[in-house]
Amino acid sequence: MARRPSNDTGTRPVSMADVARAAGVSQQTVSRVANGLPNVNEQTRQRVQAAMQELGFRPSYAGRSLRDGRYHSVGLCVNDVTKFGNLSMIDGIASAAREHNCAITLVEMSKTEEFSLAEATRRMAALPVDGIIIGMSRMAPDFETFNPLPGIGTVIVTMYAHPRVTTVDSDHYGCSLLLMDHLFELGHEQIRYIGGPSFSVDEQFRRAGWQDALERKHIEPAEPLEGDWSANSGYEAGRYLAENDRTMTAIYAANDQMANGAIAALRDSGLRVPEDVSVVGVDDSLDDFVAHNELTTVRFDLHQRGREVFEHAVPEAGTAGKTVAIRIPGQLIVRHTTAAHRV
Amino acid sequence: MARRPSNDTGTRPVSMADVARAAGVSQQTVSRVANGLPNVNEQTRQRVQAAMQELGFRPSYAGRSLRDGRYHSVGLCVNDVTKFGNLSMIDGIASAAREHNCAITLVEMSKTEEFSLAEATRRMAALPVDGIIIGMSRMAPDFETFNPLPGIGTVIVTMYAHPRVTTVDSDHYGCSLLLMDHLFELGHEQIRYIGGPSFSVDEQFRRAGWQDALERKHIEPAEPLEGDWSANSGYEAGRYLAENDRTMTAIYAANDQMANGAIAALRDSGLRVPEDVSVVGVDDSLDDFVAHNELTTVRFDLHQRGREVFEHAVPEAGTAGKTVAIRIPGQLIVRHTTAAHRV
DNA sequence: AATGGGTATGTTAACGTACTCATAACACAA
DNA sequence: TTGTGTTATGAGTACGTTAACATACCCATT
Repeated sequence: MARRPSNDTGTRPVSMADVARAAGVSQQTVSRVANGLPNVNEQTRQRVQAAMQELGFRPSYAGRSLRDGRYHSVGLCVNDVTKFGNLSMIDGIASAAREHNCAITLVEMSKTEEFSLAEATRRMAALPVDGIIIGMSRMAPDFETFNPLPGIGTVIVTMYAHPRVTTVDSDHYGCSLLLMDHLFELGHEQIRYIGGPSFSVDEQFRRAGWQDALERKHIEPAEPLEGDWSANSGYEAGRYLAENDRTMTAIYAANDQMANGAIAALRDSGLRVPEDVSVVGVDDSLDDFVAHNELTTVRFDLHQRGREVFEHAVPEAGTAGKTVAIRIPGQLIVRHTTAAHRV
Repeated sequence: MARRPSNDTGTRPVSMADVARAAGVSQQTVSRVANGLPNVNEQTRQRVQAAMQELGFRPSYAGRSLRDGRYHSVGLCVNDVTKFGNLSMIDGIASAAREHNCAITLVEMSKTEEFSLAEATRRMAALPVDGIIIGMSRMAPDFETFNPLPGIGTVIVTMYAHPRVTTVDSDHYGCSLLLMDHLFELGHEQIRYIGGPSFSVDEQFRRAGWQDALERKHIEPAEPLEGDWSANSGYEAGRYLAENDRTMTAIYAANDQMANGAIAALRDSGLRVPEDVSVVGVDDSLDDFVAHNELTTVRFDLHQRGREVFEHAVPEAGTAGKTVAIRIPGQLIVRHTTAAHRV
């Protein structure tokens, strides 16, 4: 590891001491000017600022952090930046972080392999972070046994509750109930389910909500189908259902992309949406990609989730954290892919 | 700013000195154990590791950085995390950063207002970063006059070249030439353009490519239309063209989302794609959202761009940077929304 | 027994910052 | 003149780490 030269001839960054020497004041006075403290003679201040400008002074983050014991950054660990769930998490947290004048230190773990919470924590803890946020979009192998590092706020974004760690997530179970109630009110009972990959935590809870809603009404759930969140997988599932299930009157696809694919498949099979089959999705993510988006869906307040996550990871002094499990409800958006079941 | 208590009764983080005291060794030995250096007696090593475990030691990033003069993180400044261009930038850079065992320090500036490069640089420079990357998706007011901070690598992701800063981007001009050549080969000449918002740098270059390609063939470009990148804006533009331009045989939409909207509009207007009108887009972004994506488009290698960006922002020792302007070519993906123009 | 070379460990210094305290200069009232 | 308070500035210190150097010990070879 190359070391910077410690004399003035090299390319070592400019420190307050360098500025002080140039301006003929003490290092402490430079500190005062840099931080805009009041008790500095106007003339001195200008001389120091000129020296800063001249030398290209930039305050050392390391020195400041070492002194203050704070980093003004929150660590975020995800497996794949581009997945809708993770992306919206980053967006929400970025917005909350900005409100607190805080940066985000982002680490992307393996896109494909699962990772342990212990490993993620260890890795994040070596970075300049005041709190740690881990996106657990698939079940970690050590979730049950995991112990958060003492002395640093830790939040896991997931639907599973944990006895020793605060977890926050959109309510991926409740969204199913919202949609199912909507379909029940329209008279539907034979409601098929197209889910995401079964290792996905979101999938597990959305599916559980679908199943519980049916069972609560004493309807036997038909076999759920498994997609991969993509429109193509939704298309295939929709095609299969159109050709094999004459009793189905509605489809619940676990995200909008698959719902969009399913709608295309139904129409290709000669079925009308919503007249013959109603379709619902989750996420409200189609607007940018599809003209005249008509899909009934659930929208989550991702910014609120970001705020909750952030504020539990970096608690204000005094708000020191009891372990909680926060579920942020979604909002039903009724558009035109659902209609009353005609008896 | 609350200060940590410096005695052992408080909640000050555990330092190497604390571990050393507990294990009855010097602090330097703890450092050796923490860094896995060889010259430590096995028995001592175990005693130290036990003490670390016991006390919950986590190495101080600030102390280490102050000592090393490196942060092992690269700063990334964007205006809106969720925009396709920025998202793909984050993804590409995250992947390159991981290869270098490096984190990303992400700062989101205002989503809507423009920001100056000087402001972005000042803000990033106060963070733990070994290099600065700024996504300039719209022209910064101080682009011409901007001077990068000496002593820290700076890269701007944009198509504009700069005399004092390395800029890297996907070739948003060249992609237009690829698409136009493809359409020319199919016999199209009346090629209308649906662009993004005119403040967008990507838009400016994609549009310039379209215009230059036509003028090179001595074809007078018809008035370009302006959308907002969304499928709905593409739909509106497509509808307008279908109703008002009988001579048009092809549409170049500046991204896939608008292209998708335009196709829907053409079909709603009774025109067939590609038999009556060919349509092309850019980005290859539809796959997840649309089943049976048939759009002819250009795909960019975003990971390569990420690598280029990263490696110019954090140059290896010795590769010290001359200012360059790197344009990474896209790849034409021919699907089924383009066909030969029937005379 | 003396020398030399390896191994394990300790000591010192430096990185840049900002808090605390001390000091100096000055104004003003008693 | 002396005392009191205000303002500007400097000196000293601690934050946690690691490179460089120093020491102490053991074992093998002269």
